[in-house]
Amino acid sequence: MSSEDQERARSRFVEQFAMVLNDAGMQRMPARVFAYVLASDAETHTASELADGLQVSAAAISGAVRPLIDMGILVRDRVPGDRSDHYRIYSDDVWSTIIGRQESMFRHIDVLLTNGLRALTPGAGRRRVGETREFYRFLNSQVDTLALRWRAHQAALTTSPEPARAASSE
Amino acid sequence: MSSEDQERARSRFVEQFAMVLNDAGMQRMPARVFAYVLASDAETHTASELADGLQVSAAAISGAVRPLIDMGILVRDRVPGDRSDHYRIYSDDVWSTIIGRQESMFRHIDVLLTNGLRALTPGAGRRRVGETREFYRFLNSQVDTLALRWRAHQAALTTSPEPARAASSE
DNA sequence: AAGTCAATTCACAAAACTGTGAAGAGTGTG
DNA sequence: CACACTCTTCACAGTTTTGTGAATTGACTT
Repeated sequence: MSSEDQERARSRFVEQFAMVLNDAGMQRMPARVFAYVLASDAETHTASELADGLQVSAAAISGAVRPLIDMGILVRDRVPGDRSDHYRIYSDDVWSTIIGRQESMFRHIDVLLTNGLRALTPGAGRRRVGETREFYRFLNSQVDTLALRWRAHQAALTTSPEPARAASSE
Repeated sequence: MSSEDQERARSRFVEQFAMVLNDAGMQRMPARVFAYVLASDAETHTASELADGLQVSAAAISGAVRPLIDMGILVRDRVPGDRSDHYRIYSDDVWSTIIGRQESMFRHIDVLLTNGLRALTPGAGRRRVGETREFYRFLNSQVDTLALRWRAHQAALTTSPEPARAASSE
């Protein structure tokens, strides 16, 4: 397989995975940037590398990178003697980071549902809203322990490598 | 508090919660319909009730209701002697239903990531994609048991009612 | 079988979003 | 201190999405 083919394959994967993230609620450009950084071998990327690799303008990169930084997924590094920003994935354990950032969303939802309960009069609707709040609280508690369980799961994997499943082109 | 005030409060809540669902990836109109049905006291709703309550045309309701039915959240009932459709929440335990519908998404993601792994050459990017697949598989396994745990949690609550927390306007 | 009412489909208008090019701001270099 | 280079901001154009009104389809009633 030629090197160009390999890059094409990588790019196709990046676009597909970005689409998945997009469907899951992430904006298109942030999703593309994230997928690109995730699937690239380089540890850091300049804005122009990203613009080049994703075939968009520098302006689009600038806009896409901000939310990713806000989310704590990317960090911006500055290298002395180089005017360009260098972006890299914040933690080697990206997914733990992402799990951890859900807190404020749950807080917001809880406030909203609690206010709803205060405003609604007794009845079936109010009962369902109460159940909804209970569900989100339950979900929150589950997510709290998810990062822990994920790290434990990873540790277990590295100790005893995974048994082959599906495509084992390892 | 007047009855109109109460309805206004309910409507405000419906719109806010629909926004939350919207942010979580649900389309605007399906989210509004779902929030409306959830928070209303009536057990069933005709299309025109929904159109009236949400201030949109019948056409918009028609479009919004289909995905909800596909998702298995709403069902359409037909009452003899009445030409209109009656929509209601499929299960008294909505959230279990919603959790259960995630399967096909995970299957799709797994295929995509597996193909990605096949196409990528060894390196840091491929390693991260492998970790991503492992993460989604982990998440899938967690979601599988989530509905079970949620029902257990509910059962525990009804046995020993929840200790007051935040706004306990019960 | 004809009539009546409700749901759906379709073409279209309005609104929101996305990414661009150009201009401007900030920062480090010679 | 002026230059060089990069990032950012902004107004805009193209595209997509969203909801409407009108016409069609479908179903129950008499």
